Amino acid sequence: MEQENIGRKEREKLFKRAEILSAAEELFFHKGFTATTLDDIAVKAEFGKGTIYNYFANKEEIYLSIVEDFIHKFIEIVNEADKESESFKEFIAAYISRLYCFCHDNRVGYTLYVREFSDINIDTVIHDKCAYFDRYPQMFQPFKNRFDKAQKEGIITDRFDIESIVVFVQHSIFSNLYISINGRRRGDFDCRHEAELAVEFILNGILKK
Amino acid sequence: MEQENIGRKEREKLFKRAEILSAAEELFFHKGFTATTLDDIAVKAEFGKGTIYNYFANKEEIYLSIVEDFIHKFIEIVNEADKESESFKEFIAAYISRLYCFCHDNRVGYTLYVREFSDINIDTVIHDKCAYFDRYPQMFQPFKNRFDKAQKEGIITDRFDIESIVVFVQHSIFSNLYISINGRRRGDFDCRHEAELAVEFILNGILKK
Amino acid sequence: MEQENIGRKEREKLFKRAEILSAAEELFFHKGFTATTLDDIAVKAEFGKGTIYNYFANKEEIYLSIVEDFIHKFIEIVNEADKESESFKEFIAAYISRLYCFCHDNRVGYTLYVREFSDINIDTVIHDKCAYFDRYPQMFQPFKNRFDKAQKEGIITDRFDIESIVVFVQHSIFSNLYISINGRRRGDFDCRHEAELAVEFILNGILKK
Amino acid sequence: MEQENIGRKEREKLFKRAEILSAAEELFFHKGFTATTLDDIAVKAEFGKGTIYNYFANKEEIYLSIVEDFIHKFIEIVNEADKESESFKEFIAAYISRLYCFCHDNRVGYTLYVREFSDINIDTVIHDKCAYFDRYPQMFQPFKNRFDKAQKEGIITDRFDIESIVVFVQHSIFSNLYISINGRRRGDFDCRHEAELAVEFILNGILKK
DNA sequence: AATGAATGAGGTTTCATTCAT
DNA sequence: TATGAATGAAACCTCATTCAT
Repeated sequence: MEQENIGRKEREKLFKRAEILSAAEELFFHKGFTATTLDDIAVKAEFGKGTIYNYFANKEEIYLSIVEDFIHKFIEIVNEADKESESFKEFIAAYISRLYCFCHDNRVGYTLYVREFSDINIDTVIHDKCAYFDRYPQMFQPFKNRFDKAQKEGIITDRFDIESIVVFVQHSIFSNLYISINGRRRGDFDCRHEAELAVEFILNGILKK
Repeated sequence: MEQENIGRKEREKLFKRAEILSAAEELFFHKGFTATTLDDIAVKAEFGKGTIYNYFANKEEIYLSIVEDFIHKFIEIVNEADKESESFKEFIAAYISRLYCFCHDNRVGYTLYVREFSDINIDTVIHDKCAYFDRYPQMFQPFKNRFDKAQKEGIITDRFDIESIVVFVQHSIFSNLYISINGRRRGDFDCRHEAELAVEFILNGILKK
Repeated sequence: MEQENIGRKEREKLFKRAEILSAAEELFFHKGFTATTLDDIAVKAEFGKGTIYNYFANKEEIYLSIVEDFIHKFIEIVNEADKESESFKEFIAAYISRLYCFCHDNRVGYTLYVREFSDINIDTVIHDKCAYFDRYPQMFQPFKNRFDKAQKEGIITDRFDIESIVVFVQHSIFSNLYISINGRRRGDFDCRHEAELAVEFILNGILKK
Repeated sequence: MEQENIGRKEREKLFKRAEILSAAEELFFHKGFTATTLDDIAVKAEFGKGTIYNYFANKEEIYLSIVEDFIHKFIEIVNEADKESESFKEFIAAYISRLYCFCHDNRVGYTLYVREFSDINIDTVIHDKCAYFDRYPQMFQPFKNRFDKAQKEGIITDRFDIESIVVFVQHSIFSNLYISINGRRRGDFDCRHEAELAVEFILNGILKK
């Protein structure tokens, strides 16, 4: 009985936290970090301004929580793609198609993540905190391993080192995904088609054989 | 005589304007738009704060002027590459190598341009103003023409429409260039080598033939 | 039976009240009134924040209760010294030595009392409420009587009125005691020695006879 | 001509600074540090709130400036008393009478100084900054030297060390002066009379010889 | 009686922009 | 034309107090 009570409170707390995050996400997405005020968030979340501070230490922490969420999900995707595919080609295809579909459904989270992660946006502060870079290995190791193996097996070019290739590929994917999702033609966005293009581009380049 | 006077004044005015832009560029690059104050700019440019307003209507216009400058130069590069190359391959190689070298030497301007142009940075406000998108045709038309022709000649894949391909390629190049220039391994940046990688990647993909 | 019950409850209530006061005392002492938050107090007292309000109307009342406690004890000291001493000299000696020892053991309470009573600290609000000054007679009357008598008996100077002398003496004692207890040399604090110095200073001045 | 111009601006700046300090002084005196808001100060000084920040980095710095001013003047007083008196008795009398008169005329500055300096008030923050204690020697050295010499010459008691005596005397004087100036009988305050009482008390104690 | 989530008034500080000199 | 003092809106954040459970 008591346990049940604790459970409910806990659940309520999490629920409200999620409400706040959801409101903030939307605002950050449309107005950016600096331009979004705590008042905005409070109003949209339908809480008092002070209440927000019972759930997050400050504005930045709200932003970070959103990005953090995305990272967790991203890691899952990479691992799933890794597990469920045999060959290098299959892995690339699996990874890209999963990523494209997932990000299509989680446009806002993905966008905020990229803004932070891209080194392009200076608006938020996380930048200075290296905490982030600690996640890199977890995020990209499976990816690297696959490329490493593929290079050793002679499947992919050996004219450049693995680090360069992974970086190039990863950024091509991310930036194009970003554009597809947020760009001016986003209305047309078709997961499958875009993923296909990306896979083909990555695997075969644009020149006909 | 009077004309001569005006000429000197005009020249002085332009010179001072450039001084301000130069100071601002540096600051925007390191601190971002929001975090850079007009005081910062005034101090660095060694002008009074009020003086800045004799040259620019407001802080935003300063940022825009910098980006505008980059766009002019970018257009030149595209046109030059277009003029001086015969085949599609040559064009791609010429465009990429010119772009990489130019941006390497103009890291700051390029970075600010990308921040603005990428749709990733929401820190500045230009976003809302479509003025920018008017420059797209001028910037990318030659590029599009080349791809169009190449597709018609059967040189590049016809599995996707030209718009998609150009966007994908352009963003791959831009995002990778950005990372090369600003990323954590930037110390190693070697124009030629990076350009080579990009060219190869664009033209042949990563899979061995 | 019911009475007995009430008795226990009453006792429990007083006990909890004391717990709160004790926690608050420590905090007020170290951080001052303004800087001490109700959260601080609740955490330290190990009660819910709301619970505090079942025992005290507001933050200020907590502070006042502490000071009030000190006043009660102070009055006892004055009265004891009065009862147990014959001559004026004995009284001064008894009063000072008791006061010094007591305050040495009740550093926190004494300090809070002085902060409030001294008119020096404006941090708290009690100032406006004259309630305090009502206690003055009770606190200092025995003292005054002794000085009055001593002056009439020609033991102490008659060049100044009693009020002036009492004020001067009392403040000399209090301020020096405060410094001794809280000052930077407090480690060395030796009740007896400090009391001796005070007694001698009060009774004979610093000039050799 | 140019020099004259600079002079005027400089003078104006100092004048305005003084205006702000004067307004702040009054407010700090009546309401204390915490309770005085920057709005209060701005309104009273008849400046915009932001203007205050062109003269002082923050609220604390305003307070410190006031106290600093007092310290300068206090040092002057000690030195003057030192120069213009021969014997120990003369020095004490000169010091006390000067101090009493000066503080009577500068009640507010003195009060704020004591609040900060007394270790009683925790409201302000200076406390933490040891910067203050650096001024001690400059402030009290002449005083110490006089007492030292007097003790060696056998004029004052040798039953206690100089440090103890100086501390006791200094605090007696300061606290009584404070009370005289700010206490409830302050209306009656008569510089000369109060100073006389203090001198007599310090030099001869309260017991008749 | 005990709790602590919710509240929002109120505080300090920043900074783009104006304008009198 | 050049200046920089003045401005005040607006931002973030704190915390005493209330109140539903």
